Amino acid sequence: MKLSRLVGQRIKEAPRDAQTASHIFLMRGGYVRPVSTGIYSLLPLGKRIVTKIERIIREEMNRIDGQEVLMPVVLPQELWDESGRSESVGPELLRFQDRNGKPMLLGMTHEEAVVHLTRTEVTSYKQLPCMLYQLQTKYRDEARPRAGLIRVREFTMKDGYSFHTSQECLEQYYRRCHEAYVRIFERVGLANCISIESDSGMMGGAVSHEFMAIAECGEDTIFMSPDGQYKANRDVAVSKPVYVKEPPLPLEKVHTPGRKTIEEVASFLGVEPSRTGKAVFYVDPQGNVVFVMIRGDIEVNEAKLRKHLQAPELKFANDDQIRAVGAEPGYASILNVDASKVRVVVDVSAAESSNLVVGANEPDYHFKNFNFSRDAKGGEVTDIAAVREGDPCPVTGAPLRMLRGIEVGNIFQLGTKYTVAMNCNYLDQNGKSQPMIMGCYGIGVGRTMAAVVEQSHDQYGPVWPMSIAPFTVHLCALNVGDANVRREADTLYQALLDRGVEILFDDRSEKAGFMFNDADLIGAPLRLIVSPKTVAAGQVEFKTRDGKRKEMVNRDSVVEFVMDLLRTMR
RNA sequence: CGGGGCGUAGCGCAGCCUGGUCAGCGCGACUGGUUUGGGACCAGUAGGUCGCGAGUUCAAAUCUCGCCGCCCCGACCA
Repeated sequence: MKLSRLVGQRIKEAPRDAQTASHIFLMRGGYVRPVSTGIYSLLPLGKRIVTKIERIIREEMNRIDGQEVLMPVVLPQELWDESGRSESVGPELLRFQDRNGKPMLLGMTHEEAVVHLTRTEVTSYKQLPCMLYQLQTKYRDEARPRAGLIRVREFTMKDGYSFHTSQECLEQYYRRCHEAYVRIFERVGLANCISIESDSGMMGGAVSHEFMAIAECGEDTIFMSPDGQYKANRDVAVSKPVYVKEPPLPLEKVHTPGRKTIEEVASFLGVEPSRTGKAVFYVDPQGNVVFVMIRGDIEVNEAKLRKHLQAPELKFANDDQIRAVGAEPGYASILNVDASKVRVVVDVSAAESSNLVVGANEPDYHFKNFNFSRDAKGGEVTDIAAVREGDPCPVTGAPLRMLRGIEVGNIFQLGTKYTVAMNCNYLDQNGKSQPMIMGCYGIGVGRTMAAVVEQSHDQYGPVWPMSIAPFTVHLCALNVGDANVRREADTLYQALLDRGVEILFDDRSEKAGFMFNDADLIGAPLRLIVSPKTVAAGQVEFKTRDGKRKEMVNRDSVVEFVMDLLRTMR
């Protein structure tokens, strides 16, 4: 490919709305262009990268017996009525009608479609297990697309679905798929990608993992012990805090005029916030108030609370709703609150700590020496604490580190949620009909490309790994007006093309600096430079994009030199 | 959906407060010439319903109202 022919302008200045490295460089390098919020076109450079990522994914999926299929983007809503998801999924599902008024939707994931396929094609235990996957466009009407390709509305996803006759078989396959994912992310060059356990429990003991590319701009927060033994998404992370345990002292009412916040009360009484208990009030979608108590210095993790309550959405209660359950805003506690009248959820931190300062449920008064087991009238004790950086790891006790990550893939043991709802059954050895047991496995392709840039770039542009680079060799001809340079560069270009090398030849009559900057934005791992100086010396200059190597190579051996490198740098 | 910011040439911006030589600058593109090792120089050219719509006014990019789009933070996210 000659750079003079390549469609996709490199631009000198970053678009104003691009903030993250991947967004800036994918725009500046001419890899992608926005069409609408969260909707992008891929230019030739971007498409080449995506194609390479997809090839790696295909190889690894095929290696674990996956079979590639292609299901429609446009699906009839009736299929989603069967699974119940047209009810349960909100506005992120884009719905519309066809010309006959038939309700249709754009697939955001393809469980229904794959079950539709499998329930007729696969009917016997002899055909199981099997795994189908596709690389297909997904559409999600995201509330807030952001950071270029990190969070978009339309995107290509590899989604795979496995079907099994037993939980054991699913788990075994799940482990194989996990290994395949590790290989995929290694091969695409994500140096720092970890799998973390996510959300187990809500869906009846279902297990799932998220693959997180560590990056500052990531949307997910991960807690990890220094040795990596423990790692978890913030939504499910737990820590092992130390609770102050001492003999219970008698309750003592104290005057705390105008002191409403934990900071005010703690400093007024001269105690640490960790020796207080605070009350937080939520309202569930049915309008029920939930009375939450947690140690004063710890925040409530709303995701954990929602899961515990099985409530899809929670809002903070207002003062009237708080008073209605017998508490006084600013001075609230579960002391004297009847847990049979209002739902009381107590975090372990508050239940296990001794002699806490808590509200008196009347203005301007608190109590000292609250002890849950002695003073509370019931309440569900569970872990709803938000983990903080530095909290002790639940496994090792070492201070937890907080990291940000981009979720590039996830795998999930779905079970029979869809197969039961949609009658996806097989006949077992006894001729009995059984629902298939299902797993699903996703990878965001464009997001993976963006994550690689986040992890592999310098101030000038992306440093693509050999495995997914749009071109492996970038040839610059400095001063192509010079007939010798022109001839030598043309010859070298043709020789490498003939060897099947993916080479980009900058044949433009530009200044050196201009060409080098474009080359940096394109990020090919290997660079060759032909100039009047190198021609005179009978050599070609060689550099790697990562700056680790730079040397002069004899003109006659440069083709073999490059071929050797391409073989070893795979 | 809540909070904040922004819409002027392909990109980055100035002009708006104080209405009137106000359709401008830099980059990019095109033509010609000089250049050629880290985003060169000279001369010239093309490119804009100043986001859209109402209103105020002799006069609106500029003031008022409404709408739309985009970005950031939060909420939400199979």
